[in-house]
Amino acid sequence: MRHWRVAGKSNKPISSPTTAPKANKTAAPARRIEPRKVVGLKALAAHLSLSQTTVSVVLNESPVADSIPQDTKDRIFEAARELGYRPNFLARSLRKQRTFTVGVLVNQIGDGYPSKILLGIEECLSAAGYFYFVVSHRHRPERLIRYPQLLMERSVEGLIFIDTTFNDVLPLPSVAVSGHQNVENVTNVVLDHRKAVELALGHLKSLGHRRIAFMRGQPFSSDSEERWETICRVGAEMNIEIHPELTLRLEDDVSTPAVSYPVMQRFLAARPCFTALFAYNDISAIGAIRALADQGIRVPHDISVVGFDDIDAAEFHTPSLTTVRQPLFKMGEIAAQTLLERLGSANRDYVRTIAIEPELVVRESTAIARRALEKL
Amino acid sequence: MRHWRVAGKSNKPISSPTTAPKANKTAAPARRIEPRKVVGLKALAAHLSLSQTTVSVVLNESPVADSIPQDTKDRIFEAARELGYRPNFLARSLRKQRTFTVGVLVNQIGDGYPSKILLGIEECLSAAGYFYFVVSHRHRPERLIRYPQLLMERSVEGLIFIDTTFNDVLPLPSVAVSGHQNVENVTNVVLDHRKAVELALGHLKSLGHRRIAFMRGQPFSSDSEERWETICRVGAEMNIEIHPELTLRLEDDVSTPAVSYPVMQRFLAARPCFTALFAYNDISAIGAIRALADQGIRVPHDISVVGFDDIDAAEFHTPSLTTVRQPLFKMGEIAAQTLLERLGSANRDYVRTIAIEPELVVRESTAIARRALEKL
DNA sequence: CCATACCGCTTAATCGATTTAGTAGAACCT
DNA sequence: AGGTTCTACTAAATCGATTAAGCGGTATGG
Repeated sequence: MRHWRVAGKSNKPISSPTTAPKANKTAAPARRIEPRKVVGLKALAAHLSLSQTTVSVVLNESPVADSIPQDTKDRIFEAARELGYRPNFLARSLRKQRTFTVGVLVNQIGDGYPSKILLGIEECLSAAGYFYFVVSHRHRPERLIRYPQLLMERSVEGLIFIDTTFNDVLPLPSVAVSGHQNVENVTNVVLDHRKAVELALGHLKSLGHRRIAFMRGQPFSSDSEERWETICRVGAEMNIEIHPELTLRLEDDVSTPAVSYPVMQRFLAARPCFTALFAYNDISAIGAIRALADQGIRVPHDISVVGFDDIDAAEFHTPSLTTVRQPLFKMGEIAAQTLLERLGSANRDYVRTIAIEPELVVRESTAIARRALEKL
Repeated sequence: MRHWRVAGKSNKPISSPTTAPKANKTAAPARRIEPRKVVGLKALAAHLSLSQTTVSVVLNESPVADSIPQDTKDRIFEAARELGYRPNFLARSLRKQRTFTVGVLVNQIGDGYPSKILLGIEECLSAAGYFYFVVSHRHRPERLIRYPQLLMERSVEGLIFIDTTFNDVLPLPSVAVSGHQNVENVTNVVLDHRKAVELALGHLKSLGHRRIAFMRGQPFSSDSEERWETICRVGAEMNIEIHPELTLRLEDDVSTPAVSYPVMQRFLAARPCFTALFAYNDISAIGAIRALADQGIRVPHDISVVGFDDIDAAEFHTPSLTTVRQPLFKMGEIAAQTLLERLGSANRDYVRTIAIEPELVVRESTAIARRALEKL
């Protein structure tokens, strides 16, 4: 399955011609690797015949350095640049008790939803000079209690939870995206579920759909319960009946469309009578559409499907997905931004909840209701 | 569902009676948040009336602790557990010059390809107790030189580059996934491009396709050039002509199907004569299929499309994608594994190249060639 | 009987920075 | 002249761990 093309053992350049020089000639010439010994504050100070203190305060532009004449400062900056001085972040963090690092807990990187949020987080944090650790618990309980500990051992300054329910009180400022957790010290960035459901159901209703199938999320998915409750409530208000036999339920911890495909297959096997499906998210909508297609049922001709999230793929899927958009990127940004603000201020107050407005994006996967499928 | 353990709003505790004691009685007694002061080695040692050294060596099970009697050890472990001692990772790292952290450079998290690789990396690293920083340069040159520096300042022990070309020699063990870089100190995990192209072209040829359109990757994508060269070479060998007017070229730095949609639209506007398309990757295949569909051209009925990568979405797209699979997860694992091995050994040798075997996955998007489209 | 080894620890140096406190000398003020 | 302030720095403590070296006392070996 794999070959080891070259045993490029560095100490014995087997064949002379294939070695570095060629690359070197084209690129910058003097980039050596071996002798690049790291110079620390001590070495720098010694080089300048100054104390570490002086060098440190000057380089940090501390107010203490006000009394130091400009030419000394210049000398210091000059020498620092010349010797390539890079302060050791560990040492600095240890002393200052600031790491400029946050921890991000996510179920799993990779399936549109979390990665889009991560993108927003990344954008915001990196602009602020923060780095972050990502860890994927996969809803394994032992990881869920272990990872926050590990992150705290690593001295992260705060935590961001993505689609992750967590019940212990943490001594660190935290922000949770999705899945409202009513826990001390955490700010929740949550979608306005009511609005979201109203948009979806309103859309379907206006197209004449009455027999609508609903897909519930996995029990561990932090939005599942609230979404479902809201569907029941709003459904009642809008006079849309929620039939138990038209309810699907995701179970597997899978982040591809395979999550819904078998569920939909089983569902269809019972020959249900419905004209539309409100999927749990876009991924599961895609899986469901695939299952429908494999039974010869066309979307939206026979069945309309509404997704949720508006991941990148939604727009380009065939049929493109009508979906309730969550501004995922922005949610990530807001989460990170909020956390940074909390970190910045000594103040222990914090906002408990930040509500995000969803938006309906109408595309191809929904159409006017025809006759409900009864017998396939 | 929730208690306000402590009126965290520090300035105005609204109601006095709802404070800690109540919660304390029900739950584990010591789960307080405010006074949970971190106990360090010093405090622990003081508590035990022992020196920090003793405590440290015992807790680390250092051989030096051999001479310490078991009951002292027990006392120490017991006290450590009881006081919730957590060693400070910064201090330890500073002293031991080991951070158990690596840096991952990626163009952008989120579009199937990198996130699948990240998944493999994550799996391997977390099993080994390593954490990682992810940074997205978006092919912005200033970030490309700045981020490795920043990561090194943060004392990462090694670097992993994903789809990122980098030409400077780094003083750190590095692994590059995709995009062979002939640079000192980096191990390259690369697909066997020749095999990949043979698979794709062989498949198309066997279906009777002769006029095949090719899509080239963006100039900054590290596989672009090698893939293209290989296509030209293998095409010649297999007697498949590569027509300049049947060549598309991605340009934008976009990680959604929007990357190829407009390109395909423009391409079609010229009414080219072809029966198949070999896309640069699955994402761009999806965008292209969408563009075709919007012109009323059906895949695979009118045109066959071969993707590349086999991202999760490929299997569930309509039509599902015939594609050249890269074992992305495994590539991530291999990259991380290789890096860890290099970190573990004092040895400065390293493998220069690890080749990965692609695989052809035949699905719905390819079919026997019909007549070439000439006029739409 | 002296040398060595082990036992069960402790002292102090170290990692590489930041930061508090201080100091010698010059300048300024009254 | 004496006191204060300013200038241009430095010494040493500190962050929280690891680790080399050492130490008094008993046991063992030659």
